[in-house]
Amino acid sequence: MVRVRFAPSPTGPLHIGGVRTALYNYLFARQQGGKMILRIEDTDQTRFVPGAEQYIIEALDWLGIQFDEGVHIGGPFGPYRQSDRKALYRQYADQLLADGWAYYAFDRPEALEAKRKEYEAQKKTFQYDCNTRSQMENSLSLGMEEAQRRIDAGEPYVVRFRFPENIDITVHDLIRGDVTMNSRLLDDKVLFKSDGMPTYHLANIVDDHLMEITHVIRGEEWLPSAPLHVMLYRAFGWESTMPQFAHLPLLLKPEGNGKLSKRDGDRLGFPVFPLEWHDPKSGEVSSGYREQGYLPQAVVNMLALLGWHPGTDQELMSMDELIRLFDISHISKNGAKFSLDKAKWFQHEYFQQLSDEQVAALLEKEVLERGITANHDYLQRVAAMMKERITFPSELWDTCSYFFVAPTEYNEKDVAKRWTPDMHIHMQKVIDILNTVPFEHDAIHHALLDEYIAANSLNTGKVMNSLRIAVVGRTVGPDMITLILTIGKQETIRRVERAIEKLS
RNA sequence: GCCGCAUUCGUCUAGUGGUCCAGGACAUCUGCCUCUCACGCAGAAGAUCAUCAGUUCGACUCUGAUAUGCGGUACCA
Repeated sequence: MVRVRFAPSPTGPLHIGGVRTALYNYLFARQQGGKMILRIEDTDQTRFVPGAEQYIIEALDWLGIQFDEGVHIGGPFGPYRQSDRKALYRQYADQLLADGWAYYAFDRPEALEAKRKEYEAQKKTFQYDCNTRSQMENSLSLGMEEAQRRIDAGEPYVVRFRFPENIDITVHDLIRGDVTMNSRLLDDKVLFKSDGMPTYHLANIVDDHLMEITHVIRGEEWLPSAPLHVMLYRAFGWESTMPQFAHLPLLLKPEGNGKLSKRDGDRLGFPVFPLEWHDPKSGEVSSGYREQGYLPQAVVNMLALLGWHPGTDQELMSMDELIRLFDISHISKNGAKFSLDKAKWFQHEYFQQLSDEQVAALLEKEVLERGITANHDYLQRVAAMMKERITFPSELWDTCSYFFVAPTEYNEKDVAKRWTPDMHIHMQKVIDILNTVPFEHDAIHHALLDEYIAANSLNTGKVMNSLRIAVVGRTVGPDMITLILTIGKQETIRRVERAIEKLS
């Protein structure tokens, strides 16, 4: 039985790269008929941000990434929040201590900092490892007796992993193959902090084991510490049930190089967070995909394809299709640059899949916000006609406003180009035609285009666009006759009269 | 600095030794449609497969160096 987890730490809003990690875990779990677990890794109380956990849950829910077990829904392997599991980790640290896989260290943070400075001055980097631990204050250099004495005296300490001296550790990665590192170059990571909390490394391995996780799908930033994790499974004697690893490539910023950051989003005009986020400390607001009007299906589809492909030319895929087609071996190895253009294309595609009723409902919201009422049939007619030229709900009012309010001003450039001095004569003729011929497409078209414009050798573009300026305010929009038919005879005449008055 | 990962059109990518003088998508450009703007449709342009060396009858595909980018190097995750 496949069991995967998404294990964010609640230090702020979930980054779009984190969302992709969650998505890949979800797709894999669903496809394999396995379970998807949400575990909150809040072992660092200093970085805890109120509201972040709720944000993560809400964001993934909005995108349709569902969990089978987790901090918000419970499950047989709970609790799912590491701070609620605090009491559990100590015994595992003790086991490692007892088996000689770990040791106590008493070095104060200031002392370590000083040591790092000292090395830095010599252009070297200090590493707490097999070469330096004998010079530090720990139970290996001091002896167990002295260490115990200090502990009994209440001196703060941490527990560090004791890396063996010169062994090659190979991590098998589902995406990259075998990655080998030598233990001599790895440092003795802190497993248990002086505040009584485990670090990520310990808590992660213990929880993944206890929760019977079979596959760890996480960001590439974890690859360097994967050998430590493999060693921990070995030290605990859990190697036979160790999960398989897949380290995902990073999401990069659209221009230049480097990891996608919040700053890039603000600068280039796209969100890096799924939902809008209000920072509780600074009060700063960061935009979200949802608030900008992106459809969750579009975000999911776009994210899925950023670093993965189905092996065919198909690009538009629903969540169900993604689940069916997902394959870890088709995840690419290199980082992917986020593209706003591609995101917009997906959004446009999914917006077109919305029904006329759905678009009408969105349009009604915009209309009501401006204190205008419109009946449902009319809204739906406009929605059906205008949908194809819209990508975001926020464009709705801008592109459809003239269906609800007469233009208050006329685009200067368009007027200069189309509204010739004699135009009031032709516009008056339009009014006459509307007043005399049946109010239907073919009749108006025939009377205006054939019997008047063509018969009098008038410039079709000038007359029709002037009419458009009168009705819309500028030379954009759908078929002119259809537009008149939609807006209505009286309203059209009123607008043309006003334009004659104002422009002639 | 050290360790690790990566490197195919502007971007996302296909490609698992001959079928590739490299395919698709987005973006760009052109044409069609047309009263306009979009949409749509059709087409074009765009990659010495980072560089160098090797293995091989043959390399984008395998190996090694170099370069570049990224990640890690915390009592953060």
